[in-house]
Amino acid sequence: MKEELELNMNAYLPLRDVVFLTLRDAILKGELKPGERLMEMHLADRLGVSRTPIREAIRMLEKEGLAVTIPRKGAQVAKMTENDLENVLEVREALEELSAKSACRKWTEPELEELKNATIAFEKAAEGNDVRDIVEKDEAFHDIIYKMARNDKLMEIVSNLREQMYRYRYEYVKDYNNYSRLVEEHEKILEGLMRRDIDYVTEVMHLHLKNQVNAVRETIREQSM
Amino acid sequence: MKEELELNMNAYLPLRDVVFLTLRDAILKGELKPGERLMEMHLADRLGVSRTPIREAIRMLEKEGLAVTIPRKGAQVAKMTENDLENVLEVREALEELSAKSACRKWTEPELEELKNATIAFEKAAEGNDVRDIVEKDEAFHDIIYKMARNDKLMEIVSNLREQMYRYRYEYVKDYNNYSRLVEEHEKILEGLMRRDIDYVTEVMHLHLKNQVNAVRETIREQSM
DNA sequence: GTCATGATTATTGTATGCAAAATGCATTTT
DNA sequence: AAAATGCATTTTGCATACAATAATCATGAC
Repeated sequence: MKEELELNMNAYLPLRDVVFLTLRDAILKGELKPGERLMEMHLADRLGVSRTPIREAIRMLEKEGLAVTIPRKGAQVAKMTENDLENVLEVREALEELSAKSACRKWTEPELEELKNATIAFEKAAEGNDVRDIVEKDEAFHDIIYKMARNDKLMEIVSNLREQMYRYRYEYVKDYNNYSRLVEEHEKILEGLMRRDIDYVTEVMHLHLKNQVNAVRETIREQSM
Repeated sequence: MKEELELNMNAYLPLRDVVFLTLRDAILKGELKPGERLMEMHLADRLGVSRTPIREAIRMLEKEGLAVTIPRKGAQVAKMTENDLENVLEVREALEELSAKSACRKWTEPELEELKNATIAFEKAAEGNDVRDIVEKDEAFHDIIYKMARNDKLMEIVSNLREQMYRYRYEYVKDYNNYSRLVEEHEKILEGLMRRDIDYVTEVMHLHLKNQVNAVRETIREQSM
C-alpha cells in the first residue's frame, strides 16, 4: 500500500527535473553537440513546457559542467579542450584509484555477484553493435565498483567526471572496434577485486583509464577543428 | 577606460548570480543554518527581488551540495551527517594529496612569493579574533596551492569539498584557540613546497586535514542533537 | 565596396499570476 | 483523549507578461 504511493510520487517528478534529465541525456548521447546553443524558447517548444523549468534545468546543467552560459547571451553545451581533458583525467585517476582501493576492502558477496553479472552483460553488449548499450553496460559495471566503495560523495563526483568524458566517447566509440581490450580489462578488474589485490586492481584501473583517454582525445581534436 | 567598463559589467551580474553568491555566503558564514528552510517568498522579500532569480539560485546551491530540496516541500540548507563528513574527507584527502604533488612540481617563483605573503597574512589574522578573516586567509592560502597545481577542475572540486566542511568550522572555530598549530602547519607546507619535497608536503597536508576533521565532527554532533 | 548607423527582431532576465499541493488549525467523530 | 475530517492559509510549480539586452539586417555616408 505504502509502496504504491511512493511510486506515484516518483512518477511525477517536477518538470524541471524531467527537463534536466532529458537534456542531460541528449547531451551525453550527442544529440545536443558541444557548442550547440541551448535556446530557452526553442527547447520549451520542443519539450512542450514553458521557459521556467527549462531555465532551472539549465542552471543545473551548468553546475554539472555540461552547459556554459554567458550572461545575456545564453547557454550552450559545454565544450572540452584537450587541456580540460587532461585535468579531468588527472582527477579521475586519483579518484578511481581511491574507489578501487575502498572497493577492494569493502565489497560484500552479493555485490561481487552483481559485478560478475555486469561483466557478462558488458561482454554480451560488446559483441553487438549498439553503442548505447555498450556504454550503458560499461557504466553499470563501474557504478557497482563505486557502490562497493561505500562513499556517495565519491560516487557522485566520479560519475560526473566520467559523464564529461563519455559524451565525447559516445561519438567516437562507433568505429572503435577493439572492445575486446575493454572486455579483458573488466575481467582483470573483477579478478583483482575477488582476490582483494589492491595493487593489481589499481594498476589495471590505471591502464583502463589511459586507454580511454586516447579515444576521447581524438574526438576532441576533431571537434575543435 | 576599458577596465572601468568591465567593472561595470561585473557590477551588473544577473540577479540569479547575485542571489546565489549572497545565499552561499550566508550559508558558509552560518547566517543560514543547516536545516533552515529556504522559502522563496521570504528570501525574495528579504533580498528585494522576485521569486524567479531565487529559484534559479536554489537550483545552483542544490548542485553545489549546499541545499537540499524535496519536491513540492521546498529547499533547506543541507545538513551533514558524520558519515557524510567521513566521505567528503576521504575524497578531499585524495585530492589534496594530488594537489600538493602537482603544486610541488609546478610552482613558479611569483606564485611562491604569493604563498609566502598568504602565510604571513594568515599568521596576522590568527593573532586577531576576527573569525571570518582567519577563515578567509586560510582559504586564500590553500587557493594558491590549488592554483600552483594548474588544474581548474581539481581546484573547483576541492574548493567545493572544503566549502562543505567550512560552513561547520566557521561556527566552531570561534572558541578554537590553538591557531598556533594551523600557523605551524601552514609554515611546514610552505617549507616543503620550497624544497619541492613531495613526500613531506603530502604528509603535512594529511595531518592538516586530520586536525580539521575533529573540529568539524564536534560541530556536526552538536547540530544533530 | 566598406564601414557606420539605426530600426527591427530575437533572446534573455525578471516579475507576476494562477493552479496545485502541502500545511496548520479548528471541528467533528469515535 | 486521539484520530479523522474539512477548510483556510501558505508555499511551491509552472506559465505568461513585460522589460532590457543582444543580434540582425537594411539603409545611407564616405
